[in-house]
Amino acid sequence: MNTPPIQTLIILLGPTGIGKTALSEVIADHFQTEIISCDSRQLFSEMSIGTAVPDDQLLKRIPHHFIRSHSIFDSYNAARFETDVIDLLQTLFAKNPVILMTGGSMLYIDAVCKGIDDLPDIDPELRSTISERHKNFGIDHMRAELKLLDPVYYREVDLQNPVRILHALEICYTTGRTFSSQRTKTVKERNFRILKIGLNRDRSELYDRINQRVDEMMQNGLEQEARKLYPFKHLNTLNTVGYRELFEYFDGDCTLAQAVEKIKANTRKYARKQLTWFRKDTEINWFHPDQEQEIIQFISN
RNA sequence: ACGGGUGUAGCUCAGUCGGUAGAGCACUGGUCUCCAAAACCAGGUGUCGGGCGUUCGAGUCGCUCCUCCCGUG
Repeated sequence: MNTPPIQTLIILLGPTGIGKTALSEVIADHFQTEIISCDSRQLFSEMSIGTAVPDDQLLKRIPHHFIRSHSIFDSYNAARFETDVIDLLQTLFAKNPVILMTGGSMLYIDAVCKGIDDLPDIDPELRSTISERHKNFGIDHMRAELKLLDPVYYREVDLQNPVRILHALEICYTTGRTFSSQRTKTVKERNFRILKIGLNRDRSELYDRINQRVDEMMQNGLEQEARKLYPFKHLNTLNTVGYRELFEYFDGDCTLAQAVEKIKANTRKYARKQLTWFRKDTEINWFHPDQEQEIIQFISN
């Protein structure tokens, strides 16, 4: 068996529902390695059905990392993921020169590959204070505040997008410095090789798989899982496809059937968004999920 | 069979006095260095059921055929 010359992180990526999990099992078996999940929602132990976590048999047979490892009451973000994965990789590479990371969280993948600027976590109290101000005084007020505190970023940012404006303000208030001065966008050098494998297939086929998987999630008890989380629906982590639509149903804003249709539509939309992001990444080597042998051969060369 | 209604974008529907059709969702594309399965931006994709007629001009008016629905038989 050929193995790549140096320590290699294989990244298996693609839109939701494309077939990453099945292929990750094949690749992990072939290289006798472990799997790092790169999924910003499979992290949370309370959200298993709606995030299509691999089944227990697979999780038992092949060690997986960052699956059900955190609670929805913990705060987590891409920067933490970068730190955690880079730390873990040092341990894993000591045992095996090839490690597989699989998932579709675009920002998290980039954080691992290129690094992310070192910015502080935001204190929840400050976050809610700023969010309240936005609610009470409106977006124009927040824009004016940003223009005053960080005129450079004010000129760059999408002024239509409250989330961007509010986050910049959070950083300004937390650090006492402008957000723009801390946004260096420096690409970090990694001491291992990165091999990106992208999966894609016909759009209609992908949509069929997505629709079918949502039906399966419902059969597997997604409604009950969401019902348990309903009391915490205000948490940002639960502003997630598959859960927020069911919360609308619990609120009486739509029927169950309508909620399921919305989950399907929003999942398709998410898949498109992922493809838009991945499309511009020239490092990705694209394959059809059925090309198992070709992919393994490609990795081995 | 007769009477009434209906037919416009993939779906649900709007369309004034006759002036070559528009909204939501779907769909498609894009932005994005940290709450990212989030947030934001852009794009109308059409044999107006078919045909004939009136008119300078018909989604709109008339006739006719067809579809589906309701009622009566």
